[in-house]
Amino acid sequence: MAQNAKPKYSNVAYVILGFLAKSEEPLSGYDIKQWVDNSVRFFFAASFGQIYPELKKLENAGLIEGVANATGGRARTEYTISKAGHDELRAWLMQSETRLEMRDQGILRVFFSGDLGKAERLAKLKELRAARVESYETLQAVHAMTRETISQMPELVLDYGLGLHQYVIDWCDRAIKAVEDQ
Amino acid sequence: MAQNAKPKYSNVAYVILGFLAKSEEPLSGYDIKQWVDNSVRFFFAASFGQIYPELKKLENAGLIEGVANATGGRARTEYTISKAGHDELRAWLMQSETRLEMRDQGILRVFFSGDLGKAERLAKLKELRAARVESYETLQAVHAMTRETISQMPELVLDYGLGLHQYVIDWCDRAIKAVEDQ
DNA sequence: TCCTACATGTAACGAGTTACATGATTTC
DNA sequence: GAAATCATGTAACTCGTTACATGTAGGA
Repeated sequence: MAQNAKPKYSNVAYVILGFLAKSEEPLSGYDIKQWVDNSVRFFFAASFGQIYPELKKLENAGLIEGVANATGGRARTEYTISKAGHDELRAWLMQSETRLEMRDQGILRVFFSGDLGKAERLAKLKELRAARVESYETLQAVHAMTRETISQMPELVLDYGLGLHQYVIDWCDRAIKAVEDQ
Repeated sequence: MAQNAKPKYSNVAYVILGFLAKSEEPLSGYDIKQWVDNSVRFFFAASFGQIYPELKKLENAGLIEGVANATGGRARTEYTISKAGHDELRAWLMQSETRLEMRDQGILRVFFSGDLGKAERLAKLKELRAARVESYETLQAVHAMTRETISQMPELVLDYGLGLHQYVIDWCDRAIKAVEDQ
């Protein structure tokens, strides 16, 4: 369906454009970081070290517009997406790239845990499970908090994250059982 | 349970040590790359550009030992893990770090697809589903191929990958339905 | 003869994290 | 008065991919 000309901007740029397009009010870099942490973080994180330089770049390119809006002595620049920004976002959305990259240290350790004894292997699995339960609960809290403020697609995607974690937790339980019954 | 002194080597180093520990025969860099691509790739990829330099580093540190074993004029260096290597692997295995990083461009596009029309949104979801089905089938083929040669833990972990992809595919189906019924 | 697999490596680049630096405002 | 949160930014560093370079061996 879509073309795949290589994109001119980093993925973080499109995350920024995406949130600015979704938001009714203009957002600061700090706001965008909050949104990232409260929604896409589990499948696409972004740090301040990426966001702030990217905002400058997007502004220079005319895809977003920043307006200084300090509160007293506290600096704040609020950004709005431009027509050109919407076009660029749309072009990116239409691309067919669906690459999924994972770097999962927990499961990697489990994979190589043959070198450990049964007890240690079990402990590893329980550790992994606990970590994923923690993520699950964080996600769930965010989900509950933002349920009313977001529209259908993000809602579906948050469910995706929740379900994914639920699957991992269930797998841990099965693996623990399998090792125990060994 | 475990300590968390920061590890001296990159994750790729431990992947190398892990495969050398698991393997009965010595392995070349090329062999290790094959193993990575056929098992851990979906939750921990590694490229030649990482593997070869890391092999040198591990050899200099005495964690592995390389023996030249050319076939005619074709170069080949085969590596074996040393006692020190086993110890280092074990220390890494005992660490509690379970960090999971994902960068999922497909779901990111779906998340921001509110800017698109219903038809385009549906097409995006179907595209994502197709990509994940492809991964699933690759994994399944590998799984079938290696089922006999690997031991319990890797077997369980391959099931993990398969089930994870199955979950994602099922989610795509539900999301497609939700958008269609809208 | 040509293609695929075997085999090893380096260099350039891009992506991303972390630590650091600085300071204001609000809440307890 | 202290701590948390708001707010912006840079620099150093690590990590990882991709492209390039080079060549052999074996099978169609």
